[in-house]
Amino acid sequence: MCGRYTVAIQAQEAADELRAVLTIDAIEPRFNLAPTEDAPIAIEREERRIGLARFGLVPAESESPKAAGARWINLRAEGVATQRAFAESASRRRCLVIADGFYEWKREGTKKQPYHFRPVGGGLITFAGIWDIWQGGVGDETKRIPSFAILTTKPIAPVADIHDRMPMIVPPALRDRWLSPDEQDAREVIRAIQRAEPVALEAFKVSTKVGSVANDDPSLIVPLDDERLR
DNA sequence: CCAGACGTTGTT
DNA sequence: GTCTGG
DNA sequence: CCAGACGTTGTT
DNA sequence: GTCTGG
Repeated sequence: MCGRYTVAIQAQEAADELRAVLTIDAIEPRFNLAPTEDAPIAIEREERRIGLARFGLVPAESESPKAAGARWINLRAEGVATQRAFAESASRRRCLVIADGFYEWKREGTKKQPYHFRPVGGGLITFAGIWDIWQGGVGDETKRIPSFAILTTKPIAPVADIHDRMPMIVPPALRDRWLSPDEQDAREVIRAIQRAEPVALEAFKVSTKVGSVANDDPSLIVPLDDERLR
């Protein structure tokens, strides 16, 4: 599963790599991005844009963002396209979640050991996501809250040693297809991603400080030892 | 996702 | 033990 | 026809 | 938004 991740890349770098237009000035470097916080995503409408949305899907028909809470931070890629509450988003509102790594916790008895995963060689990775806009309030109090969920899938090495789910990573070659509004059958693209050569990852054991969302600095991704999972 | 807060009753 | 907040 | 439910994840 | 129940 994926409830915490990192994104510390230049906005312009992301825009160039994704061939997207920026609607934000910068991407704030984050080393412990958590549910309910705003995060950069790329979507495609008339043009491809990078903007901010809340991590944790708030379906449009939700009573409130508070009611949705952090319930839908992740959705199983296997079923999302056919579940009635999410099918519409999966078909027409897919997004790329911009990141450079993610955390998973390994349960060792009563202890929980966090690991940081990142692409070998570093750089940008994109998670498959779906998004929606929740609107509420009346008159001048009206609010418009974009939000997203990260799709999850069965883990590949080295995640499989640590946890039994992982975020679905869209390889660079399939990003266009994932975002394309013309591709309305989400199942097809998901299958294509799962057939594709996976993005190679490496991982290191990191400090349990990452557990607390109050901590958010580069020390969180510093390896605790030399052991490098691949 | 994890961490941390929450938690009663009656009475004045 | 469960809910809430980030 | 309308109203109301639906929908996650993980873990044991 | 879509499906199900009545």
